[in-house]
Amino acid sequence: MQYPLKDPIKRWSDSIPAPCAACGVRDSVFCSVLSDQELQRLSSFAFNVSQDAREIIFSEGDSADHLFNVTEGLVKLYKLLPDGREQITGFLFSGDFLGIAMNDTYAYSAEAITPVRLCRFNRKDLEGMFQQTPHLETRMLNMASNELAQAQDQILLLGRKTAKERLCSFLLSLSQRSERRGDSATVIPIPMGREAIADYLGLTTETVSRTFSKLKKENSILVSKGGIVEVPDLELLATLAEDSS
Amino acid sequence: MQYPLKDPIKRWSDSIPAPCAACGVRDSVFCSVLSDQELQRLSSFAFNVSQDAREIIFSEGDSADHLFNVTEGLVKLYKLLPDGREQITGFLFSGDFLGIAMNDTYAYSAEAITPVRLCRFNRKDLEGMFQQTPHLETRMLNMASNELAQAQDQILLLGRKTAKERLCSFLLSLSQRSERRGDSATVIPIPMGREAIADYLGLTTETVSRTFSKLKKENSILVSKGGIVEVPDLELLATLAEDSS
DNA sequence: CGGTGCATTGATCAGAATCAATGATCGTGG
DNA sequence: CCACGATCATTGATTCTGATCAATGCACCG
Repeated sequence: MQYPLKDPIKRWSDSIPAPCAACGVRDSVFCSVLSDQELQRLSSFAFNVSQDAREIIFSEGDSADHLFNVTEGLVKLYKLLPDGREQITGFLFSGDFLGIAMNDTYAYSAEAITPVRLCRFNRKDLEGMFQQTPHLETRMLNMASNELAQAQDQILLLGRKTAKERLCSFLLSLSQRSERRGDSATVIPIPMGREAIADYLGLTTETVSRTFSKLKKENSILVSKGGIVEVPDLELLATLAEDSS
Repeated sequence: MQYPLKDPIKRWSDSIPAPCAACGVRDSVFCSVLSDQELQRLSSFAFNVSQDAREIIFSEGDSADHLFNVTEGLVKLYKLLPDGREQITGFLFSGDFLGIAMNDTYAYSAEAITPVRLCRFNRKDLEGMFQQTPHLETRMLNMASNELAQAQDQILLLGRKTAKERLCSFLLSLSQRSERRGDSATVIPIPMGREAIADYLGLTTETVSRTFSKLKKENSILVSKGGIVEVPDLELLATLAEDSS
């Protein structure tokens, strides 16, 4: 569950101008469509900020003034009910964009699970850039489409899947993300704790833990130190994710 | 549960050119941003189609060649698991737009619950129109944002709410929709059956029915002939939707 | 008038939640 | 470097909500 920043000593103070050209995630889905010149314009209103684990980035209902790109660390997006029940609607890893689904106010809260670094954009500035850079808006629409498709998968999961199917679906999606980033599809680090997984899958920590144990016992997964899961048979996992017979 | 087309005799054959100017839903969220001239261009590749109840409009995985505007009737969007479990991800009423969340293929299936009329657009044509009409793309992004926020509400509902809270949330959203359309917020027609409600709320028909009965017994709602629900106290309903003590 | 499809209600079951205790891991400070 | 405390994960016992199985009721339609 350790996930220190690569440079843990020099904690960036708030709001340092962001040198897009030197950014580690400049090839992220969001920035990759921009030319060098456009990237330069972007950096004129982009600022790096960093936050410690458990710090809140923004809360549901706040005026939606900023959009972000996660450059390092892990973020959870979540909604709360009055009595404290929590539902995590998504996890953001480095390279992920934060701020698609919002109108005047944020529709959900965002909190750093690990220490994070963010590239923060002023919303008005970014929207202003759409005028000269319509393909940026096209990209945003594209991203929104993908988010929506993902949200619908999650709706299916929460509405109709069993605990086992949910956990397998979750592991599968982590595996696919890992693969997309060029890492192993079968050796998957799990950077969030059991409670976060439970709040994401609509379960309790106990059920998540028990389900992990079941999967271990039947050799569908192997769990090694540091919360790293190994999946010997991805096909099997995919089956279990839809049909946990 | 009756919901006949206003003109049930003359069933439109497939693909009749759509006269946008005379369209009953030209003020829908989708078309309302267009000038008369732009609307005319839109009609050049818009076709009216109609479908009977239970007819499938498209299936998950189909090549996403068309987008639609629902001009009359009720549509369900849903996803299936291999063993037949169904999760409805949304209902579309007349004026609603169909086709936001898609890439190359549809991410979900769409089926007519009642007889429907649709205005069908070729996707390539519509995307082509974005070039000359960037504010149409802005509108699409806006709609996608709203859809995403709605999807997240549904994720909270499915992940963390009780049966009673789910049903109250559902009635509340129907009430708000009714109000937005200029109809009564307290007298709500329920155009879909118990099974569809169950598949939308991640429950079974029996649980939906029982929960309706409970709400009736405690006088939170009144149900009259034709499946019309009356809500004497919207505030109370809103409370029950988040905190079914 | 009878049949078909949908809604309601009842009895029982099962999966996950809750309550409770123990165990493992990590960071801290002596 | 080890011991302690804190946090997090695991496991067990029991409860409870909603699912399942089953029967009856109701409304609309031919």
